[in-house]
Parts: sequence; C-alpha cells; structure tokens
Amino acid sequence: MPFRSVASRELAEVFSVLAHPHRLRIVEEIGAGELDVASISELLAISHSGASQHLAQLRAHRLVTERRDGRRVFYRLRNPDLAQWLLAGLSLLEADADASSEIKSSLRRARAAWSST
Amino acid sequence: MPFRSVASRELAEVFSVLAHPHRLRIVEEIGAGELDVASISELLAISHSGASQHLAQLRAHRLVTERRDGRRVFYRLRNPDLAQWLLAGLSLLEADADASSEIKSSLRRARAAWSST
DNA sequence: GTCGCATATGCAAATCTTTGCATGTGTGAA
DNA sequence: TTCACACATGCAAAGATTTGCATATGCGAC
Repeated sequence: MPFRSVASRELAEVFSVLAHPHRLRIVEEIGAGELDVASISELLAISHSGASQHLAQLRAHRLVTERRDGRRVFYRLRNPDLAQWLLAGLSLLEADADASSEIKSSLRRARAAWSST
Repeated sequence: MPFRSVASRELAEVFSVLAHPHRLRIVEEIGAGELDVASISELLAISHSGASQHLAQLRAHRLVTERRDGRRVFYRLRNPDLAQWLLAGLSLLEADADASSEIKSSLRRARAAWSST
C-alpha cells in the first residue's frame, strides 16, 4: 500500500473518532485536567452509558488514558498537544466563518474558555 | 445553545467531512496547487463520479473553491492554512505511533511529501 | 455527437442512541 | 466481619439514522 494512502487512512480514522460533538467536547474538557465519567456525563448532559461508550472509543484509539480511584475512573489526554491542535482547528474555523455570525462568536468564546489551560 | 456545544458541533462537522481517506487525500493534494477533477480521480484511483461526490461535500462545507476553465473545473483550498494544520495532525499521529511501526514510516514519508509546498 | 463534470436514485454498511444488565467498589447496619 | 444496598462504570443488543458507493441520467462546453 502506497504510503500516502496509509497516511490518509490513519489520519481519517482519528478524524472519525473526533467527528462527534460529544467526543470532541470530552477531549477539550479533559484537556484542562482529568475528569471522571460522572463529571463528563454531567458536563455534556448525556447519560453515563453514553459517556462511557464515547470514552471507550477514545480509549480504543489511544487518545485518552484512564486512572482508577476506588469506583471512579478518571480520564485524561494521552497527548496534551491534542488539545492545542484542536484549538488551532477552532481558529481556522473562526477565520472562515461569517463575520457577523452567531457561530463565530461561539467559536471565539469556546476557544478562549478552552485556552485557559 | 451554550457556546461550548455550538463550537464542538461546528468543529465536529468539519471533522466529519475530513474523516474519509479520499477527502483527506484530496485536501492534501490540492494543498500544493489546484487540480481538476480528472487529475484527482486519477491520483486517488477512484471513479470520476466518486471524486465529484467527495468534492461536493468539501464544497458544501466551504473547504474548497472551484474555478471553471472551459469544461474543466479546478479545485483549490479556500484556506491554505488547512493543509498546514493537517500536517500538524500527521505529526501528532507520528509521535504517538509505535517506533518500529510500518505505519509510522508511512506517516513520516507522507508528511515529507506533502510538506514540499 | 463527445467530453468533463454534477447530481439523483437505490442499496449495503457503518454509526448513533437507548435500554437493560453485569461487574466491581464503597458504605452503613447488624 | 458479614450482609445488604447504592453507586460508578462497562458492555451488548435493538432500532433509527446516516454514510459511502455504484449506476444512471442530465447538462453545458467543445
């Protein structure tokens, strides 16, 4: 298999994992520090089962690592640079968005909030 | 809708578009300069129709722009920084891959090839 | 008419969400 | 300590939605 195909296939796989609002949000939130499953499901307003399944996907692709403490499991980024890279992606989006858009202001505020690492 | 949800939803949508090996490859290839549909389908070894459908998605999400010349249509990145950002993503992947992996060497070679803009 | 490209249709496959249950851990009472 | 129960999480299955791909058709440029 040509190396270009391998590279795009590998990168696309990671994009697939991140191509979900909840998983993306999880990555951003734990970028600032580890969180347990209950905190995550509460933050995103989703069921713990849902949070657990999204975390399972992030785990399967080695994007996060877990630390058990009693009956709670804390998750954090395996590579903290991932959060930085996502913020750069937000900047790109922000640059392309319509100037007067509601979305653009949300992007700006989210980037500011998640930058405070 | 909270700004954090809006931001993650918007970013996830872009990730969805990029979460396909062919579309990702298209973005990398036209990052170095505009290409027409025939060249793209030949480069990726896919049908014209397939290339056109993937390009339609990239167009719908404003990642690329088109320029018509006679009966050919040339595509290029709306924001050249996108290619740079993807290369940074490749670097992240490369850092996390197993040192002796065949994949890691493909990532390195692809990054080198696509960096020569 | 031919060529280059776009788009509609239909089908197979992957994905998301919800639900229910299993496992393992802490806690308090007897 | 042992027992019973609540809690945190993981896992699997079912149904609904989405996505990718191939085929066919349309449409403007030559």
